[in-house]
Amino acid sequence: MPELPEVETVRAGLERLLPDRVVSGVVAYESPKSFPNAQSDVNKFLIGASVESIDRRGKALILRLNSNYVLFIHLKMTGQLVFVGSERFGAGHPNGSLIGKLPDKSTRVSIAFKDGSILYFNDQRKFGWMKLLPKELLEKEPFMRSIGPEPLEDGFTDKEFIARVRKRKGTTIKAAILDQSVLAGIGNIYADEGLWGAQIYPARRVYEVTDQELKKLHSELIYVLKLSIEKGGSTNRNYVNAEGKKGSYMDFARVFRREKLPCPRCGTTIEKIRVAGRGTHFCPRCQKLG
DNA sequence: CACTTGACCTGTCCGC
DNA sequence: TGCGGACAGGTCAAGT
Repeated sequence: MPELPEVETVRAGLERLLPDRVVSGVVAYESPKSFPNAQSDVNKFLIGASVESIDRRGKALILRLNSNYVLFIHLKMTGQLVFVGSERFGAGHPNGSLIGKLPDKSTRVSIAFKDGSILYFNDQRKFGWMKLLPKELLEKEPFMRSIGPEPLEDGFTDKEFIARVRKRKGTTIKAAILDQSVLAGIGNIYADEGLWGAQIYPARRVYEVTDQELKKLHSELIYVLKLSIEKGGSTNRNYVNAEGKKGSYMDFARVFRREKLPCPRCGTTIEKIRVAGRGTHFCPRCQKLG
């Protein structure tokens, strides 16, 4: 589900909610798939610990604990991290209305805190995972070794964007920007939205796209990522943030899931095709082949 | 090597 | 209403 803006929204929510709460118990309903650690490590390094800070890298989250361990989390397609405040604070507490509704059949892990609040890791499709790692091993994780630069970081220039995309010269422009080693955090929604903004047909080969077009694509991607963070991300199906709330970017989407509707730029009917193995939305008039 | 496809899962939607 | 098939925000491994 979540791409960079959704994961960033979850990160910001957890950063408000988690610090200073001490873990009192952990239940893994789907181990080892969703949470591979042995119970003995959970007891030693997670129970009794608290979260000091939360970072995001691409679509992954890093919860830094005061035990020299980190909780490394990838939500993949349908993962959610939902915080539910303690019932002793009543329904006014964050997600108080969910008390009694979780865990449910999609709950893979629940992490309880001493104050009675609980963080649920729900994941319908079980592709996502969380794992406890000693902090010095984090950078050795295959995901961390291969992930490209953060598109919203200040030093990431047009020049670097173009150079990195051009390394994938034989593939389609959509496949290139979906490649997490080219840049971090773009997924199917923002790939389609950015390509519409830059007026590039998604199935064009990278070698057919000009530097001028790539420069435009870079700025359009930054625009949609920032806009979406402002809107709390996209809820296409089941994404919710740490407070259980949906994002509203889909109300602003120009092509994604808008097949058969008019292009907001030229009025032509938006089409849906398959590119890079993914459903791909585009305007056949303003996203030209070259 | 570069690139594409299938697998991992559950749930929903669409056509018959 | 039931059933089969395609598809869904991502990433790997295996295939060409």
